[in-house]
Amino acid sequence: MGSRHISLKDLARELNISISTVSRALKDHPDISREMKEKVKKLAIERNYTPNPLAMGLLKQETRMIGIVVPDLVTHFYASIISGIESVAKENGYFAVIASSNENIIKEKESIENLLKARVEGLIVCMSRETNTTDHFEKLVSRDIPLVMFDRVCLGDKIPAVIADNADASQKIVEHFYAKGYRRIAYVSGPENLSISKERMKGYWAGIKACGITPDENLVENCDLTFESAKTAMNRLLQLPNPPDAVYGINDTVAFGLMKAIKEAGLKIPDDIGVVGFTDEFHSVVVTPALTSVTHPTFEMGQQIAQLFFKSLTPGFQAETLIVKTQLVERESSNKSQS
Amino acid sequence: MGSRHISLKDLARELNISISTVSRALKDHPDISREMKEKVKKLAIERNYTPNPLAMGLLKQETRMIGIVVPDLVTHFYASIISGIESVAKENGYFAVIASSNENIIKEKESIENLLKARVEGLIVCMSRETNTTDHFEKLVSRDIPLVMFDRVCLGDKIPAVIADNADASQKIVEHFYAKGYRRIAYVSGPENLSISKERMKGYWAGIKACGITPDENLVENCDLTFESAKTAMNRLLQLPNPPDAVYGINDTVAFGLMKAIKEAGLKIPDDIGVVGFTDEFHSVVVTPALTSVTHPTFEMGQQIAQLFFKSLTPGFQAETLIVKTQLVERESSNKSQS
DNA sequence: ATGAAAGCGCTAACAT
DNA sequence: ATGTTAGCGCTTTCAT
Repeated sequence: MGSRHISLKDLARELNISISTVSRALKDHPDISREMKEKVKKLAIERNYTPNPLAMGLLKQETRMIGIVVPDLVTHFYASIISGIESVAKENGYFAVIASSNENIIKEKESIENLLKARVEGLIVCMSRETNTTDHFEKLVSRDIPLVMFDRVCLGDKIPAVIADNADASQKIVEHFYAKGYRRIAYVSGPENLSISKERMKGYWAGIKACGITPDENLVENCDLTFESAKTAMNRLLQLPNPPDAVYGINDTVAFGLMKAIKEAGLKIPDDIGVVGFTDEFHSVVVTPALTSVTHPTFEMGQQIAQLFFKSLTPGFQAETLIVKTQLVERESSNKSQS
Repeated sequence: MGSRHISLKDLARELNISISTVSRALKDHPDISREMKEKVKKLAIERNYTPNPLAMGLLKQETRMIGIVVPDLVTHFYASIISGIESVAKENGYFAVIASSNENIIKEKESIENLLKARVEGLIVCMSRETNTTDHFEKLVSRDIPLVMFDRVCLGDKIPAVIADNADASQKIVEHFYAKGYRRIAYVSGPENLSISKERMKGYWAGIKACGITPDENLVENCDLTFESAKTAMNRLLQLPNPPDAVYGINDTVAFGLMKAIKEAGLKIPDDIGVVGFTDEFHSVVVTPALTSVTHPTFEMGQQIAQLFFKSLTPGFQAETLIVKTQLVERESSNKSQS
């Protein structure tokens, strides 16, 4: 099977010199003569020598691997953030090892354990939607394992994090609806244990207040972030004696579910009901009508996450939470014909 | 930084026994007494001992890592296949290390080199759209490095592969269009170096022939698989003196580009022009009209890819190409009102 | 300027 | 039934 890799020993034997000389020559140690260095380097290239990271890792007690745990791999949001993390990791000579929790708390814990067993040097995690306890994160902190969280976060005073300006963005959505002439603005939120749910909810109410709208608890619904549960939530809203004329979904998948339910009820978007999402998945432009949504700069967010991770490795680092600016991209789904 | 991991040495010292006794006790070696085993195991659990994979890897010359190189991470197709690969890899005690080529041949080669440097035990690769040479794959074969390719493949006689029934599916699309009453059926293909382009093209012509349609070279266009280039290709088709009344895009991203161009030209889907895609991305259902497309069982495909990989590790294995059955999912975009 | 030896954590052949 | 030793590939201290 796998071709034998060339080792320092192989090179040393071939040149009839000691292993340490080869090692030093390859890293330009001042003690080694110019000719010797050239001879060794030439052969190393010829034989396609690459240092064995396992040996180095064992010796230096480092693996140069970062473990990433995300709720899923197939959502553009996570995939793009991972790309960003990876790009910075690579620059720093690190590998990203990725595991998916499949939105499941058990698998989240397992993934973390497995990555630790594999000796990653630290973790970057976005909580699953089921995660309603934080002891497994506390344990990481107390074991001094480098950890950065993003998007769905917890324990902000102890764990460095990168999140969106959720409350702000949320408030702006309500204000956008209001400016477009919508008045009964509903919100379909996610599981209450998630920080994004709490923060976006806060922003929603702030927006309602800022617009001088009479708050109506009935206009707030919950779902478990799936397409189907969003449809169900929307159907409940449509049953209301006084149904909404606008609805904001906590993310795009949810917004698509809302749209589906609205269309199935025979209502028109944006004239009967306006819709806005959050995250700006690729399909936002492809759906009809095109979905107004909040854009995360996902790739850059990934880069910031990785940078924060490396920063957290430096001695004396204090946990901090980075807030990333988002932008509301107005499209057709919230563009009511003014009457 | 990273908390010190517990080693066999630590356990041995604490119990005042030798390292080998600890090692043997932990793996239920028959020579070790029952009491000793229990004592050791108890402490191991207490101290949260996990074997150091670097030490094992160094010793056994294995890393239990598989390197995966895909054109991108953000397309659902790849993300889902990766999930499938990962699930089987995990069952076999392997980790998947993922790298993206970003559809770039240079990065593809770099990624392969980096993964090899990291001592992955083998590779699973889907070529970038730019990849028009195969020497870097030949080199892997000649170096005896386990390699499985999928979707966009090459050197089928030497490299095991998993692909869709591209030609068949393609022919069925044409026949589906024909059955629906479309007669001038166009095809927007991808880069000619890709196996999927060649195979789907073959199926297209077979379908044209099977339907008894007079072949028209003008109805075949090329693009580089991006949304934008697909739009451009569609616009060229629309300029034709005798434009198509149906168009099949080599994948869904392309199909979305086609749809965009058609809409911008003020034409109606499916009545003026029918559209069919390939791959069945999530957004197919969310776009309007819903896109008829060919479904790959992506997760299962990933599982098969991983299984083939492990099979390829067994001595005497001969390269084989697995062909995965796909299914045409009929939606609105190709459902012409019969007149 | 170069070599020898120890040690990172582990297993297995070889003692006892 | 348990201990000792060598070695996987590498760096580094200590010789020479």
